[in-house]
Amino acid sequence: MDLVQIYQCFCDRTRLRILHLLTQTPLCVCHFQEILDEPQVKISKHLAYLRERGMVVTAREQNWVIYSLPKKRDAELTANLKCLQDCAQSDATFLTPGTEFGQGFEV
Amino acid sequence: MDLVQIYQCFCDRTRLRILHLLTQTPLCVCHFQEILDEPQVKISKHLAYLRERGMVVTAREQNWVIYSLPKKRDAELTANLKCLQDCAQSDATFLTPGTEFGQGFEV
DNA sequence: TGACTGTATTCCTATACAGGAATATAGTTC
DNA sequence: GAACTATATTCCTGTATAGGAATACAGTCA
Repeated sequence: MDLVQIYQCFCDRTRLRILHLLTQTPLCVCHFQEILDEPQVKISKHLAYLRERGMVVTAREQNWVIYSLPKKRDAELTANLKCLQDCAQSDATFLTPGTEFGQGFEV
Repeated sequence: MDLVQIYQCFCDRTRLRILHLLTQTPLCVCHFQEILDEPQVKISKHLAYLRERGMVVTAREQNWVIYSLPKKRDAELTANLKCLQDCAQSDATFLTPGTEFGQGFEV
């Protein structure tokens, strides 16, 4: 994965919010829908975008598909996810009012 | 400047190379052309893109227009430029063969 | 097997760029 | 002010992708 591709994944608000959530816990599609308050298509398509580029991995768990960050990440992705977390403190993008998101999945 | 916009500026290879150079020294358009070996239009348009978004500032110096990073940067931009610099060590995007870029401008 | 839940995909439209060719503009020098 | 250098802009075309509506697909459970 090269740097430009990382930034291409980061450059959409919905994807950025998805990735930020994933730095905290794995989640299934319906949880993203609830937390981000966005329609299913939108979430699913952005997840597909990220999956195709190796930014997230999936695991089927009964009816649900659990998305998580890959366990093995190269240095560049690690560094940028860290930077994203630092920035997320202060950026309005990551305000998800009324949700202190529930329990995540253990994967 | 919000985070998404920073990543939008970062998500093109040419812009990323431009920004990386600027973390080292201010430069005029013709120097970008030489170092990056790209046509004038291309450089000029990406610089305009960055300028419109406040990622770079300009100063006229005789015939030349000198581009540099803004002196005052908010925390998010600072963090991401730092991360970019760290990553640049290992990413092929930043190999500029045959150029150990010459003297920069003092601004 | 049929109904149901959760997720993915297809089809469509609109928009944002990327990049090149040609041209315009600004400052300098003679 | 005419030629020159450095840079910006306009016009064009092609491509990527965002987002929604509708539909398809996969797994579960009665």
